[in-house]
Amino acid sequence: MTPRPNLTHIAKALGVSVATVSNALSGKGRVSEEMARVIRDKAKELGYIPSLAGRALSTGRSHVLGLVLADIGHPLFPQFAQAIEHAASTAGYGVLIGDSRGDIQAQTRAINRLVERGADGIVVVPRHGTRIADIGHPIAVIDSPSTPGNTVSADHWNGGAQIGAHLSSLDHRSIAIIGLHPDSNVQNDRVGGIKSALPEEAHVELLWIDELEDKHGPGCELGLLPFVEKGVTAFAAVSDLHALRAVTELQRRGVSIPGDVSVTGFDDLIWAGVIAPTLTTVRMNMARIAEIAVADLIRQVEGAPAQSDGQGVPMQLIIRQSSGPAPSGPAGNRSGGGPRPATNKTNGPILENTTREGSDQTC
Amino acid sequence: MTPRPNLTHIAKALGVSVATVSNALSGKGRVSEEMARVIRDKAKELGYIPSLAGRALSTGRSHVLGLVLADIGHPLFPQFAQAIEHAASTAGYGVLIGDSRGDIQAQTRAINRLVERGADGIVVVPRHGTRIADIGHPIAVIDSPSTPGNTVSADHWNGGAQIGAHLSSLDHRSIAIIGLHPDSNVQNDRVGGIKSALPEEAHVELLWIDELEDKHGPGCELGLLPFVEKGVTAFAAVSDLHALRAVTELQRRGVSIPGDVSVTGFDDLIWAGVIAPTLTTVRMNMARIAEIAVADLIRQVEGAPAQSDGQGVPMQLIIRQSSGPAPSGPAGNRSGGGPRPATNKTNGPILENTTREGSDQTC
DNA sequence: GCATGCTGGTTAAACGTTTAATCTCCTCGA
DNA sequence: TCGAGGAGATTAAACGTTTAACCAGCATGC
Repeated sequence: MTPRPNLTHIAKALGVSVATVSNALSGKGRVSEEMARVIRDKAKELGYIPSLAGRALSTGRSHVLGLVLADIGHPLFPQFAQAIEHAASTAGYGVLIGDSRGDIQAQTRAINRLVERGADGIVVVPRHGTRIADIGHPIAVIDSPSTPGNTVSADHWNGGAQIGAHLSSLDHRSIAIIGLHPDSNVQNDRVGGIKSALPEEAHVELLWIDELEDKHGPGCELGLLPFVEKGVTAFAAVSDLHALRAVTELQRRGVSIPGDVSVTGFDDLIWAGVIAPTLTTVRMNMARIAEIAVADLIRQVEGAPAQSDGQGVPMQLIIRQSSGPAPSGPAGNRSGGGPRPATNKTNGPILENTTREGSDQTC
Repeated sequence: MTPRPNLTHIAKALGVSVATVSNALSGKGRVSEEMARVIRDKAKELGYIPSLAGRALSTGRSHVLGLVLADIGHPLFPQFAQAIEHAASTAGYGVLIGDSRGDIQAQTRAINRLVERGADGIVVVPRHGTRIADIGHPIAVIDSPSTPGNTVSADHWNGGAQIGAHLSSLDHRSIAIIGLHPDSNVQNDRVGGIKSALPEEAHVELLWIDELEDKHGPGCELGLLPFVEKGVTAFAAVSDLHALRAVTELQRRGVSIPGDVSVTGFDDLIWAGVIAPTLTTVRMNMARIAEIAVADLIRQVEGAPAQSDGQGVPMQLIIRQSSGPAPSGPAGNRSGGGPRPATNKTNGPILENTTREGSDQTC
């Protein structure tokens, strides 16, 4: 089998110098249009593929980006990886993954390993509560607009506000918000956003799963039934994973969704569209976020300073079956302080699955 | 800021040649033990990190592996990525990800892109029904023992058999198996395994979700209630995602799990342990699979031939709340053809969440 | 008719590593 | 005393690319 062709092969075959070939293919030096054409043709004919190693050695750029997700086990990882890979590869970069196995220390180690491996820059989705040390290398942080040093991220607050507005417009006035951990900026933003869009008179309770699990062990029930009995008509979870937990727990206790209570999530994870009832949620614009992060990274690689603190990309509300009007129970169906419009930098919500609760159609 | 130190710096600082330094650090040439020590110390002192680019150019090896998952959006991807990354990085390799966006054509393109990027070898988890063309480069295929060209994978048949044996031991005699697509070797293995461990007199039905969705649109209900009415007491899904779908659909229709029917899944996906009821499932030994795949790849990179067709790594049954004894209904509780033991190459099942159905404990 | 400047190209060095070939002592055996 | 051989180091080439510096023609302006 023949070794893969390089600049020298092309140059020899055409009787020109390697420099000319290099210039012609990169379009940089001074080469006649005619010569350039001939060279390009020959390159294609021979199936020339530039050696990244050679180029890297010469330029000092590997054209590889590192991707470090604090919690690689997170169900959102595939979406991130896919979006970053796409954005990077469009820009001519490869993506090297680094794993920190959920460990905070390991996060820094993972970043370092990638740098040592020659990554030109790193995309980090940090573990909540972590501050990324300045590594002396281009870095893009995707966390939350309220995290200092954040480069770009979804506008979680705004996403929360859309959920809040949605529930509010359905006349829910007693709402429980389910979060995992109060240290996470992302989650706090989401919670804050939800609250911000509810009328002042609304009653809000907060549940942190980590606290419950510390007490009762991982995978424990959340004990949502008492809340329902106390009049809560909607559970707004800060992630679809928790929403799922809520949905199954409630259904198991015989609570009808969305007949008795509504449940909403966050992130549009894989199961959101296939469970029964399908889940109302809010989705990040991953593609856009990845584009911005990668673009900023590449700017940095080329010498520009890091982006000033980070834009928030609007989220997209997706209304499915799990949210419906609050039951007109004892709490009354007052119509004061009606639905607030979501902040205006968002698109309208997507309405999916028009099949409503109670329809008995099979599929 | 100082440029990162290289062999020349060390050599100069010590008044020796670069070759000696290289030899000392790699332990290859002939260097006195004393000299080697001095060089290693100096290298550490200067914080020397070898340039992968230089090494790659010189040796023709990039020490990077490519990972291409046909369906990068699959919830199993994080586990794969994590395991492969760990195995590779332990062996001194980095992992470059390639995305095929679920498209079969793109799968080959993705593989090629990674090869062009200089990956020494590729790990592929192909889309069902795909045959990986010989790419002229080291490749490791993780699919199913019954796929020709498979390098290593979980023993899906055995996993199915464990599920089958488990259900059988709980006296289920009318079982519906839920799959996605009949073209997948993995799924067929799982289905076959389940059937193989059921007594001959058991009644088995097969449901393919893709066929249902073709008819009724994506995200449609599966219409499981009629099965229950016909006497089915257990639904064995070929993935936790489908199991989840079944659980929510059944619960919504007021069917109690595992009181009325049992539901089992596959893969121990993220939600399996936190939904209510927690899901009985079967888990791959990802770490082991990744190790074998990476080891084989490295052997190939070093010139050895590809592994002969692939070993199956045993799966691990995890018994949780969603499976229980068949209700002693009209079908009777015959105790003939009792529980078959699972095939003997497996460990015993893991029993989690001893809290049983009906316990009202909050968490 | 000659300095000037542009065009299209070449030469050569550089990036950091590995490795085959070579060179210099030194010791040992005959 | 001399050749052989081995230990410990050096020299130099090679990997494939980029890029600064240089050079030969050729038209231009005066």
